[in-house]
Amino acid sequence: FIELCDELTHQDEKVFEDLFRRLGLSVDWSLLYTTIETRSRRVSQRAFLHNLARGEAYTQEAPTLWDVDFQTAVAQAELEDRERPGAYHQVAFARTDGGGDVVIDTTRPVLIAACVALVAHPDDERYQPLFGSTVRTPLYGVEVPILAHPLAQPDKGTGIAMICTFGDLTDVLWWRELNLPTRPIIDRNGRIVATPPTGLDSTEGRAAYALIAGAKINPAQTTVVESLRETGALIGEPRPIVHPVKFYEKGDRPLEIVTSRQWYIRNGGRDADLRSSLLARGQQLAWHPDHMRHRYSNWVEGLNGDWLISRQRFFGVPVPVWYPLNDAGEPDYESPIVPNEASLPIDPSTDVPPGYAPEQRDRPGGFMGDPDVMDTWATSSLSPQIAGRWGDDDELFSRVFPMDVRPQGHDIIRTWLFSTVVRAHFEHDSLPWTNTTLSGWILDPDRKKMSKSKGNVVTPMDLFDNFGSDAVRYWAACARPGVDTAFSEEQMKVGRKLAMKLLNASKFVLGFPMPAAGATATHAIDLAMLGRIAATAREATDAFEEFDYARALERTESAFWWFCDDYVELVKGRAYGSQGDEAASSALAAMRIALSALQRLFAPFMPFTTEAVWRWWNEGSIHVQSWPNADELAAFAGTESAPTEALLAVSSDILGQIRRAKTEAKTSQKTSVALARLRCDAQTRGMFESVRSDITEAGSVQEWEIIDESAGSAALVDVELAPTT
RNA sequence: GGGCGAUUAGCUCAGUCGGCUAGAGCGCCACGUUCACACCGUGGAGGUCGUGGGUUCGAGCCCCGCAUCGCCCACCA
Repeated sequence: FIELCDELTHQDEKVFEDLFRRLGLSVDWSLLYTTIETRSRRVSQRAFLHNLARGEAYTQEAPTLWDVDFQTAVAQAELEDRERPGAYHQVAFARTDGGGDVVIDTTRPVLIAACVALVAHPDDERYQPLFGSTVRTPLYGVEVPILAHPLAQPDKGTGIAMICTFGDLTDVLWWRELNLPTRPIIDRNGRIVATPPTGLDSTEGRAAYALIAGAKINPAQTTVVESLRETGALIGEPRPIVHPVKFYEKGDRPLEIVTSRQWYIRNGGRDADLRSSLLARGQQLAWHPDHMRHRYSNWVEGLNGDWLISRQRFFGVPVPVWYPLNDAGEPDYESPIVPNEASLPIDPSTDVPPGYAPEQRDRPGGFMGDPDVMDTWATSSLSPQIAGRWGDDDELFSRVFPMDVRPQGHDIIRTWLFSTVVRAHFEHDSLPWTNTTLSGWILDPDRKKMSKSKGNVVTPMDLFDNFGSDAVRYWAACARPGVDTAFSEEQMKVGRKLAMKLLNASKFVLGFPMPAAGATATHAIDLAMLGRIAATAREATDAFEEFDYARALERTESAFWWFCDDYVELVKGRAYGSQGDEAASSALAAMRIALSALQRLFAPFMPFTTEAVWRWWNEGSIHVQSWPNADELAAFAGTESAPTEALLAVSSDILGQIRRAKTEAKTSQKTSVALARLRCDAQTRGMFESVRSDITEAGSVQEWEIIDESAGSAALVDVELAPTT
């Protein structure tokens, strides 16, 4: 079975790797690790043994949430609530002093046989006189005390509840705090146990119990309700309700609570000091987006027990201990035998502990292996240690740990993120990483969470086939960190158009003759354009520093479309040589400098398109080039000043007015302008003169007439179109 | 019940330090085949920024309340 699991895992790994490669993730595949490989098992077991040696891991026999189908204990972090139909049943318990009945409300009358006490709030005057007295359970006749506990809610049901071992986590808490006996009646298969619990001794009681012994829970409940009705203990009829019930997140039936021996790692659920240390770790961590830190605090503050790491499954990293067996063949759980670290990883079901012989397995005076495996998070919580080769290459580990960033979904803050913090806190007295980024979910177009059961999932490979990897990446990159995003083919089409535009724009710019060696941008408008690209590079860099990739993309995209639609349209006549070689040279140099920066700014988002266009005119991959920055564009120092932006504004304003006139005249943009009459102030005129020849060409203006206006006046252009032929 | 987030154009979303005459893309309308690109271009219509108060010379933004939606946590009598 384990071999088949391994095989399937490798097949799945291949599928994922193909997917990630197709997506263009810049992963160093030589550093691949899997959580079930030898090295990971070694790290997992070593960390566990360290936890054990320091007292951070311990084993305990205790009531545990149990999935009767998966046949395993589950941890608090794996729970989810589901709304389920149920019914309140009012049931009478007879007072032993003959003073009448005490009526409780319960949704699970099947558990009356497991009842060990009734409980009400200490301030509840209705029940105060009864505290310390006893009642008999209906059907079974077991005498149980009436006790007081502040967690009992006077306004819930009749205000007095029955405590069963165990119906819910509150029962466990009451049982522990009130020192109550145990009367378990549900076994690990979800059936009523065959023999009645201790204390259920009367002949009538045993007869009543025999009716449900061995039955599944739901039929047993039906039987109990019938019996209650016959004996008159059921008051009125059950009142249907819908209430939340705890499920294992992968399970199909409600969780039960059974007593079993399990391994735990301390996580602050039972220790206020540890809890505040772990809360402090959450405060030290840089969260992106920041508000996600509240989910961490919320979770840590709400923990009600330590982290249950053992699972009763066949496939997983084994708990690496054995237990000595006494002469009666009983294990001593308090003195586990641990392996030498050098021998890790081990499997206690086949490996023999130091000092023992194989024949001594499961024999009195010999040993037994721990039968459990560790939960997947117990290994995944060590991913920085595994990736950093902790214990195998400590020099490497010291250089990469703590790591810079953990990216993950916000739904696994309570599992992956938190458990990783716990392990690093214990092992290294440190955070595992400096930053964490939380991505949102992809929702279907109707904003519902995608899930296999709803059948609304899409597979990435189909998207890559239909839209191209860069287009899919574009859509994904538009989703801001931590924000859920609806699946959108429209957005992928936009990404595809952008990639196409980058191909075309690159082809166009590179199709011009090479500027002469040493040529650079000299014209004011060219320098102004480069100033804007430099500003864009700075904005994108700042955004990336804050992990806001969506903003970096948005700024770059916006600058790129402006570059294509406004700047290139404005200067392309000059670039073709209409104003002489020197004027052309400035435009050609500027366009190439801008194109280089823009291609690199887009590289993280559209790795395939940018790699293609980069190699048209460069050696080597774009993905190992330096990031465009202010230093690189320092050759154009001073071009980011306000007059630069003003110049760009004036030029697009004047050209825009000419274009609008042509649009309003419902004529082609290439229609000549016989006379353009520009009214503007002196400052605007000055700027206009520096771009006049470009605007003249771009707007096909035959003649200008400049009319001076007072300072501060908006520029106005009257356009007289030449007759079309 | 506790916490967090969202609410801006028909849709999806930006809006950074309180200066906004509120933007983008898609969609829609009109025009245009222009020598990189019709997977294109030019222009246009479309918003009392969820709501009620407050602070301020000035509020989409800050403060208080409310509503709606979503998520996290608690909630099985």
